[in-house]
Amino acid sequence: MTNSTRNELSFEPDLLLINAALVVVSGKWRLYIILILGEQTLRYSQLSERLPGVSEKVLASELKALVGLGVMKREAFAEIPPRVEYTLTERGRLALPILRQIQQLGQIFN
Amino acid sequence: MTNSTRNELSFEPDLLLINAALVVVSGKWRLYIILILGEQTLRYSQLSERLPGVSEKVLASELKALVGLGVMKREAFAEIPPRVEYTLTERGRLALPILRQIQQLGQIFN
DNA sequence: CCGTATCCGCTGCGATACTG
DNA sequence: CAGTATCGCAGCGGATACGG
Repeated sequence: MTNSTRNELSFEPDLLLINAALVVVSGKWRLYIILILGEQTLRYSQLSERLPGVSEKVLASELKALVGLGVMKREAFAEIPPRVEYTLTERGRLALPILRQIQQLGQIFN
Repeated sequence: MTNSTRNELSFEPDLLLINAALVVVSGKWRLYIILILGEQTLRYSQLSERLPGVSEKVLASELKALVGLGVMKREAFAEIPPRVEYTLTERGRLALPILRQIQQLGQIFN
């Protein structure tokens, strides 16, 4: 776009962007939870099964946070027994390719 | 590649890879520090200038951690006054494109 | 100039038990 | 089934002062 006065190969990374991204990814389980969900729709219990090692409290609070961040959406059905389904939002699906690349990062530093 | 027996769109993310990646990126400043350095070689004081808000202790310990992780390397020159330079390793440069994409992630969730 | 030494508050993460 | 409630601790990140 505008031909800036920037001199050479140095570009200033935007701290705000970085922090916004880190919020989505950070924490021991957040990224893992998103990748497990992927393009599927899963119930709470299904997520729980596929996330061994994540305690109930942590899973519940992480899911709530991710919903709040607009990564995934939560649908509750007023049935007996109760059913709650989680699905990535459009933003979440948009982010998926990048999130999968973060795994590749792990391969570089294994 | 090999036609696997996997049924549909679900693939299992590798938790170990994810954690290896998160170590490089996590923390309030680690990713920012790497992106600031980029392809340049910078002295400690130059890094410090470009990282307003990062305390000396945190910067020093983060740099040490990043060197330990193999992201960047540290060269100390026995001069007066002392000079220390930081440069990304090959792994670090390899990781750069992905790290920059993480910023893009921030744009999705701004 | 380039760090280390101390001290310390906050919150991320976990175990366990309980509820609509 | 799908979560809260409660308790607890370890470690990150920060302020400040000092050292080779």
